[in-house]
Parts: sequence; structure tokens; C-alpha cells
Amino acid sequence: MNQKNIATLVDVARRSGVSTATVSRFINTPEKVNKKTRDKVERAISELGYVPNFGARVMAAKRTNTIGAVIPTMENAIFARGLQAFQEGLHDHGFTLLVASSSYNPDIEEEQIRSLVARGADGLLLIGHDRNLKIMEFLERHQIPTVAAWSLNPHSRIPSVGFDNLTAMRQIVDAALDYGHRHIGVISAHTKNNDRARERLNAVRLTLQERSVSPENLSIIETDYGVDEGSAAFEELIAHHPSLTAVICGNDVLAVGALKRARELDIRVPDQISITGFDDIEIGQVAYPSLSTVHVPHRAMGSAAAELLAEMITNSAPYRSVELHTSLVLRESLGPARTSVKS
Amino acid sequence: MNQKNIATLVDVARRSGVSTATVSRFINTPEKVNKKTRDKVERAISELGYVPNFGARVMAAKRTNTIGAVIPTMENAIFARGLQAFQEGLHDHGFTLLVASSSYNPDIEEEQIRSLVARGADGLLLIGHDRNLKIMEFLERHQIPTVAAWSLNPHSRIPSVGFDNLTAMRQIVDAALDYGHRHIGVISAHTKNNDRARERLNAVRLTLQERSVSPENLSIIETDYGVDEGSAAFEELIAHHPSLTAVICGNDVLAVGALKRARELDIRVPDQISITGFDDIEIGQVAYPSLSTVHVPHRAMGSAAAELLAEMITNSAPYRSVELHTSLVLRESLGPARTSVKS
DNA sequence: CCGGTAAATGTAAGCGCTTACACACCCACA
DNA sequence: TGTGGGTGTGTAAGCGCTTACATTTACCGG
Repeated sequence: MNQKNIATLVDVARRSGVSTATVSRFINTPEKVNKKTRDKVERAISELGYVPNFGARVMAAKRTNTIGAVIPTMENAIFARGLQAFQEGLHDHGFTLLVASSSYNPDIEEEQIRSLVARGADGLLLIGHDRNLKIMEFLERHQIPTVAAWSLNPHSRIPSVGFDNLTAMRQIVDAALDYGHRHIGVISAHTKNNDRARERLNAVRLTLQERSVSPENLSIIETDYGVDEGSAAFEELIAHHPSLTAVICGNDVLAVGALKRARELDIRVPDQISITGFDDIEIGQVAYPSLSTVHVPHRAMGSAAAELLAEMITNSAPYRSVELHTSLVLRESLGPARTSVKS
Repeated sequence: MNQKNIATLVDVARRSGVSTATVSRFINTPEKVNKKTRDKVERAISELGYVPNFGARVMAAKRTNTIGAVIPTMENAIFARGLQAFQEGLHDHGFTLLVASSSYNPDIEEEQIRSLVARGADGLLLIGHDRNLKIMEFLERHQIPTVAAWSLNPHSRIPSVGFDNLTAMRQIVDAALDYGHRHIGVISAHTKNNDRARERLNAVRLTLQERSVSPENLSIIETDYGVDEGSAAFEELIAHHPSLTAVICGNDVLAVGALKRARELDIRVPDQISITGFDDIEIGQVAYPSLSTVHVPHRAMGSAAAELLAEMITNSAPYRSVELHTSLVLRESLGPARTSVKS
């Protein structure tokens, strides 16, 4: 025991009268040690309250059974459900999940990735594909199996587990156009360093173009993530563009913020204006009116990511991506465009 | 370099023509290294893309600048905001946060605590005070500074950063009674292994008793955490107890579920029945009708916990708890009891 | 009773880092 | 010119574990 009074492997070995190797075997491959020895060691361990030192273990064995995930934020619900499923999936494969958040800041993301790798993460889950070359090379050099989720990019050096944000967003834009909306506002998350937001925004542009709606009828505002931010953006949008009949939001949280402000301003949704979201998280179904949105299979995505990563780590399986599909959820907040253009 | 092609301290030392000690100093205490040497080492490090091995570092230095947090769930929003503030506070003190979740299962919580400690966490944030003696002793033996949040317990061996759940819940029960409610339902989270839920439930019992409302007028249902669980509990409650005029929920998520089901059943809130929450998370203000609830200063709690923990680690400061205060948030979902007892 | 094989255990060499201690300078001062 | 005291560096001993390899033990058939 050292001054901190913490038992080490050596203490256990001494106490149970065997060698350190045997104790180590007891911990890692108990079937290779004799039943009687096993009992002795077990007793010593519990008497001493011994816990293997993780750092030492990693150093000697070079694997940690730990997977790291770096997500943009813990504060909001988007990633929570998928992450929970991811964690459950990993658990089934004997891995532990460590989560860190980047606040949507690429420098912090890089720092967190390095920190997780230094901590011996056997694999990594990242969100999206937007990150600089340096960090990608770092990951390659360290040969850390990595997958990117919530996004799909066949050109990336790392496999994706996710859905095509462009196609997904198109579904709901098409729906809005089908309802007759021709003057459309968009509340988007910041598109810088965020491929998901960028693709969703792009989807709006492309769909309008395809269906011959003039770009002049499109008003876009980018904002931070958050309910209040969504509210503020909504108010600004309709103040400057009173002719809008639909506001497409980049995610449910922004949409719910817009919904809330609409109610506060006595603007009836969807009678006077339609509002749509993206993600299909709980907040959208309890909102009033309930939110029309794009359903993302968060849990399936988390599980698939866990599966893929486990595969990559244990069999060093080849590059493989998993594509998931989204679906339209039509609830109350999207309705026909009002006939009179003036409110 | 080893077979994995990862640079080590030795490689850096060789490349920059100095000793390993100097490289180590460069990393930990650069001011003790001569400017010229510093430049050489710096160049070598960046050329090699060197990252210190965390395990080795921990083993040799015995501190990690890492704080662990074990929360019951990531899937829902309750802990998210406080945790984000906690993380920000830690960051200011140079600590990194690692989060693990226990799914409200004490065995998993214990496993996660051990895992975090084995990983060299310098300190720990836990939720509430309900845990067995064994794990408390483990923490003491390893001398891991630990604080418990979201709860307050002067008798615990570890300091609290939180609020008195009993007092807090009383505020809203009193408000309901003031509105004339005398037949009250409660949708509580499971109280086993959850001191917060237990105290909140207790608050309802005590308050009714003090104000001479018969326990027979109180109907309690315990359920898992979740919107759908709240909905189901609400439906069951009113099916069995049609005379209820108010339903007090243990948290906002359950309350929002109740609200949602009420709307689906065409029960007008608060005209026919009042519903209250606890926590004051976003989902409550976007719900319809908006939720009357108890505001918990999540961010302040997270910051205070970070402060306290940093203090405990760096100065090994003495035991000190921080009490925060909650406040009533009256929105739409709580109103006067309907005069006719029958709906 | 012996050689041979398999099972169980021990020995000891690292893993990549930090840090106590030793050593080499260089400068100021007497 | 010799001495005291910085300042910068180097040397090398661990930190607590895993694991290749060596050794011992147990048991088999002949």
C-alpha cells in the first residue's frame, strides 16, 4: 500500500500468496486460473477493496474498452436519445462511453478529440463530417476507429452512420410547397462548421429552384441553437417579410421557439403561418400546435453506430457506412397557405 | 516510434536533441525551460504530432485534471443545463469533464463511479445522496473529493450543492391548496434510490397534513421518467379518481406528458383540472397550456458545484455545502379548483 | 516408474511518463 | 581569481499493470 492507502496489484498478490501475474490473470482471464487460487485472490481483493489502476492498465495493455463521443452540446435534446442508444449498444459489447461536448466550437472539438484519444479511447463517435484535415490525419495516425453520425458523406475518410440531410429536408419542403406555400422563411442553425445545417438549408434552396419558386421569395436567417433564439429569429423574419406564409426551421428546438413567439404575437398557426421543424424530438409533440417535422431515427442511429464501431474495433472491419431513413411527420403546425397574401 | 507509429516522449526528446526530462518540463512547466530549447522541442512536437499518453501521465503524476460526473440519464433534459454550466465552470479551472450515466440504476452508478475513479478522476459530481455505504467508503478510501447536487442533505458525508426538495415542492403544493384544490393526484418518479423524488412526494403529504386535508384525498402514482409515462399515469389517475382537481407532478417531463394526454382526452387545463410540474425546463414553457412549475436554478447549481469541487481539489478545502433557492413559476396550467366536484 | 504433455504459476521486461537528485554552466561579488 | 547561487539539463528510478517466456506441477499411457 502506498501513502494514499490504496491497494495495488502487488498488495493483492502478497496477501493472497501468489504472483502478480496470477492476480492479473484472475482479473483478465479468470478461466486460466485454478479454482482454489481464484478463491484466495478473490478474497484478498475484496478484503483490500482493490480496484485496478486504469492508467497502468491502459499503459500495459494498450486497450481501454472505452469509446469517446464528442457532441456539439449536451444542453439540448437532439443528441441525447441517440447517445443513450449508442451507450446501450456499446454496453452490450463491453465498452464504456465517455462523452464530451464542444459547444459547436471546432477548436474545442479538436481539444476534446485529442483528450479522448490521449485517454486511450479505442474508438470515437463524432457528429457530422465538418472538421479540418489536421485532426483527421491525427485520427488516422493513431489508427482510431471513428464514425460520424447524424450525417452522410460518401466522400469522407471516415464512415457515416446517418441519413441524408438534404433528402430529409426536401421531404418537408416539398410538403410545404404542396400546401401552396410560395413565400418561405427559413430559420437555420449556423451553417459554418455544421454540414447538417448546411445541407438542410441547401435542400430548401434546391427544392424551390426545382419547383420554380423565385429565390426572392426565400428569406433566410441563421441563429444559435435554442428556443429563445428561435423565437427571436421568427419575430425578425416576419417583421421584415410580412408576406411569408411558411417558416421552415432547421430543427425542432428553433421551430418550437418560433411557435411560441407566434402564439405570443397572436399569430395563428397554421392558419396565418405554417411552421415546421426537423428531428422529431419530444418537445415538438407537446408543443401547441403540435409540430410538423421530419422524423429522425435517433435510437436506431445510436445503435447502428455502436454496432459499427464495435465491429471496426474488434475485427478491424473495413470501411462501411450505414444509411438510415427519415420520414415526414405531419401534425398541426403545417397547413395550407392562406389565400390572401396580406395577413 | 513503435509499431503503431505514434510518437512518444522519447521520440520527441531524440528529435529535438534534449532529454526526456526537458520535454516533460516543456509540457508541464514550460517557464522552467530555456526559450531556445523550448522552440526546438516545440518544433519536434508539432512535426511528430506528438500527444502525451494520458495513462502514462496519470500513472507517473497521479493527477488528471479530470472530473467525473455520474447522472441518472442523459436522455432527458433535467440535468443537461446544470451539467453544461458545470462543465463551463470546470473548464475555467482547467479541468475536463467526463460524463457517465447510470439509468437510475444504483449498481450501474456504482460501476460508473469505480470506472471514473480508476480512470483517475480528481473529483466527482453525483446526483442526490441515495447510495450505499460501500461506495461512500470507497470514495473516502481513495480520497476523492465528491459533491452531490440537486439535493441537500446536511447529514451526508459528502457536501451538497442544491436546494431543499421538500421546501421547494411545498411552494407549489401550497399554491394549489390556495387555489382551493382538495382532491389531489400526484405523479411521482420512482422514489426508490431517489431522494429527490422521495422528498418531493413527502412534501405533498406533509403539506396536506398541515393544512388538514385528509390523506384519502391524495392519490399517488409512481412511474418511470418520460413524457409518455406521464401521459399514461395521468390517464390512470383520473380514471380511478374522477374527483381530482389537481395533479402535482414530480417533474416537468411527467407534467408535460399529463398535459398532453389531457388535451387528447379533451380535458381542459386548468378549467377542469390543474397540472403542475417541477424543474422549469424549456419544455414547460412551450407546452400548451404553459406549465406552472417550480424553478430550479440549474445553471447556478452547476457553476456552484464546479466552484466547490475545484476548491476541494486544489486547497483540499473543508466540507462546505451550498444551498440554492427555488421559486414558484405560475403560468397557465394551475388555476382555481372547479366548483362542481363532478366534471 | 518414466518420459511427455498440458495446465498452472512465476519471473521479469517493459509500457510512456514525471520528478528527485545530480551536474554543468554562467554571472556577480569579494 | 575563487566562491556562492541561480538557471537549465540530464540521469535514472519508479508509477501499477500485462504478458512472453520460463518453470513447476499434475496426470497420462506404456
